[in-house]
Amino acid sequence: MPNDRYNAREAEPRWQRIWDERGIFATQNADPRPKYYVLEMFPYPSGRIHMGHVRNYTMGDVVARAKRAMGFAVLHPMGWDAFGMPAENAAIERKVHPKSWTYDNIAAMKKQLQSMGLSLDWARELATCDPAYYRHQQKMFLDFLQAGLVERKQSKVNWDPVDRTVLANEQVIDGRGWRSGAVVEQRELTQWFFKISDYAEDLLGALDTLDRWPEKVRLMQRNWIGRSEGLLIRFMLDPATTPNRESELEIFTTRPDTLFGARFMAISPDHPLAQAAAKKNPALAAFIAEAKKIGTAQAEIDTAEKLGFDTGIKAIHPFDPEWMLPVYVANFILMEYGTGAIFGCPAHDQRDLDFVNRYGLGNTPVVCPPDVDPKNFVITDTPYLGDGRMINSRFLDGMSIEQAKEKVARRLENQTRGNRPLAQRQVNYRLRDWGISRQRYWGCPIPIVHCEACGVVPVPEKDLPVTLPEDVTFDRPGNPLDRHATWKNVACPQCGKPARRETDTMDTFVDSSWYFARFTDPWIATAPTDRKAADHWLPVDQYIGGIEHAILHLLYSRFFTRAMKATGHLGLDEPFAGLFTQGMVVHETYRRKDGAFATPAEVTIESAGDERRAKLSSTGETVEIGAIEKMSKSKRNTVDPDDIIREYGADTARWFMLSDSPPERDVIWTEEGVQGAWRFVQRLWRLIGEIAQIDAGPVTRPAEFGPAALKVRKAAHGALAKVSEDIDKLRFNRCVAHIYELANTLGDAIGDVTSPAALTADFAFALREAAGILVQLFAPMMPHLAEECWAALGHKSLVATESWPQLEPELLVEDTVTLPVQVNGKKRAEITVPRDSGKAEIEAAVLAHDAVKRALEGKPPKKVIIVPQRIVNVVA
RNA sequence: GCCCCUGUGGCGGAAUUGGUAGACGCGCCUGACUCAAAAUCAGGUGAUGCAAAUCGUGCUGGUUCGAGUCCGGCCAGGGGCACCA
Repeated sequence: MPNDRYNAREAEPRWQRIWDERGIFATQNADPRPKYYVLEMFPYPSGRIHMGHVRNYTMGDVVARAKRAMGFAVLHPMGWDAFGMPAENAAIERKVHPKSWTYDNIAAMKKQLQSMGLSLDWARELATCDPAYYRHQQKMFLDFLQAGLVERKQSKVNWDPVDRTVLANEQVIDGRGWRSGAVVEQRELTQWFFKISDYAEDLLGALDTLDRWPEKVRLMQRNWIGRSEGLLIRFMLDPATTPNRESELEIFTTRPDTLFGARFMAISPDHPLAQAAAKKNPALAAFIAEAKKIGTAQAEIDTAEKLGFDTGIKAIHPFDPEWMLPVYVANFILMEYGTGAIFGCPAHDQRDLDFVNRYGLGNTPVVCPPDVDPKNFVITDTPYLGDGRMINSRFLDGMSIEQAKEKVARRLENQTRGNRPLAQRQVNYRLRDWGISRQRYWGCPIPIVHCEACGVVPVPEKDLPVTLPEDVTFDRPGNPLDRHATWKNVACPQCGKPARRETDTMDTFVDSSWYFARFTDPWIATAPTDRKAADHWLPVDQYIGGIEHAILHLLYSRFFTRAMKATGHLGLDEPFAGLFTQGMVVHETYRRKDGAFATPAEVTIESAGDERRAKLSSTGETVEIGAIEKMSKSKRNTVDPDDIIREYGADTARWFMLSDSPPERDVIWTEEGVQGAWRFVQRLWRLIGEIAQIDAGPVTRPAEFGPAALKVRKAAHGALAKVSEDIDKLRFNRCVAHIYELANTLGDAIGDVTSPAALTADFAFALREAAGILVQLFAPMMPHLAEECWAALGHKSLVATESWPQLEPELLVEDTVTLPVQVNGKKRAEITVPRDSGKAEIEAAVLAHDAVKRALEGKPPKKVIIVPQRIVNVVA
């Protein structure tokens, strides 16, 4: 062999060029084969890819390449989630235009992705900041508006004071903006909302159908939607105590069974009744003002005490006209949930208990735990939340909680006041509508004009897209669109009088809520989707991305797909049939004596025995090996994919990403691991080279295979069966292990060939066949090396376009089986018997075995359990 | 606080889903090749023990002929939600 080292740096670009020239990864919409749509979450063009991208896109590429070989028409596209704040921040800091910054980054990252050898159909590439993309988004906004799925309303919103924009609830994490980290404030603003809550029930229910989603993600969405069943109850008010003769107060409860444990009513500071009462009570007004100050930042909420203010208003218990309950304004009642009012049952709710203990209102337990004497049952600091029997509850006494709930509901439903029942059943959701207005420049303009005379006017379809003006400046804080006179001031599309454009842009999560649909036909200019193409390709068969999108992106996309269906742009509800959430790439951290972090590239690792030590390569200074953490700039524990690809090649990086750790778990990036992967690349190259050199005359399939040949063939087909299954289930770490095993077996087999005489024709055939299978098995993971090996084996075709090897299942069946033999559950021996031996034969063989006899000490066995082809257990 | 997940060698992890615990890789040890190192090749590597053997999947009870796997109770780590009535 001319060169005994595989030169990835030379080979990888060469094969990438060949794939590209032959256009083998371009997908035709008219392809008659069964379709398979594999998609990885598209990246934000930050400028450089990171190891997380490498892992994500490698997994997707393995699936794409394997499915292609298995006979599917595979759609595997890539695009750019290109709107967003970093572009504006760059504009402010570096005086570059967001557009040129974004497109420069796209060019750089595209080059990096291409160096990974991904089998992508680049002809379908799209960027969400392209008017050719977002014009359709504007069209859908107008369609949704018409369909009643968009609403403009004044609302309390999360305001990020650093990014100077509104954030959705989903984007507020621990009271801070998900990007800026700034403590979020509450403001009242008029905003555009997508009515995702209209679909709450459907989004929740359909989770049960997503059987190829991780249970964890489904659970997180379930919790996020937060369904609770309860009762809306109208409490009559004592008119003498109310400010404006209000007659009733409606509350929502999930525990109507505890109605006889009620001690107080509480309403939100924003509740109309509180507002009305405050007008006549300055002390109450002051309390409300104070309460509104708190209750925005999470940290404050956690520490804020449960405060209330007695309004003096009295509510009448629905089952007892003599029973008066004081109505408090309380700082922990949210106007946004339920009716903004509750009744407090302190014995069975922690918050209510804290409240009564503070104000001395006492409590009455109404649910008694089993095995507790109701006479001795008292509540002090801890409420009782468990199951039990009703007590102190008049006609409910003795019932279970469920019976009591039903009884209360029935009774109140059948009582009316003013022609309306006193109660009705209601389901409430935690899920709020999706506020999409952002006071930023670099986003999709909302196609609306505000006119003094006509009000809110949609931009006519013929005037779409509303494009972003490019002549903007970022020298002042705030939204440049807001001060762009020629863009902002337009004639009203309806009356022609001077009007102004909506200057808010859409949340970038809107952009990513339908890109998967656009990929099915990114060329159509007249509509967001070509229904034929979309109906053909969707749903995405396998979607792969990070768990951090478990709620945000995945819930929005599920909503958007339904909204697109309602407006005729799609024909299905669920966009992603299969979802896989991959783990993070993590790395050790290195801390210098002065406390500063050192990067992995600056550090040399030395190991002596079990000890590992790190020092700076430059000065030899010892650095402390710290915790293994997610790769991040602040911890400086990042490894640049470019460096790895330059030094070892893309295949090595890809192989390492798939090895060892299960794909859903975090993978620890180590230098040793990468070198191990690199050594395996070289080993495969040598192994295939050696087999390629074997010259045993014309390669024809022999009629019979000898034992040596059979062993090789069994190993190859065994690996084929296992790898096929594990790719299907995305268990790439197991694929890697099976490929190692096959390579080990082939290496041993070649080692056995000590003389030309040992190289029989059947063995040579088997070796070549196995080598071909081996190459095809690792081709999805290390595609460049595979092409090089495939060519070395004498093939003229590309392995990337080859069909998956045909499995010969009869090779997986062994003639004999080795059964472990246990005596009383402890392994004592092994016996090898013909595969189809009867139980009697096996029992006889087992009892004749010396080790078994010894263990039985001459006594007859009580019982012999034989599990065919598994195990034998002798019970003494 | 509520909900969920995970605990297996020095390390990452396998284990046909109740049937030989530790596949495969990393690391380490021994040897060959080499003046030497790297690479490569051969062998070893859960613990204790010279050995036979015994113990061993966070701890602890249980079910079972048989438990890493199932059930109960603890402990530890991680994640999600969090004034949601």
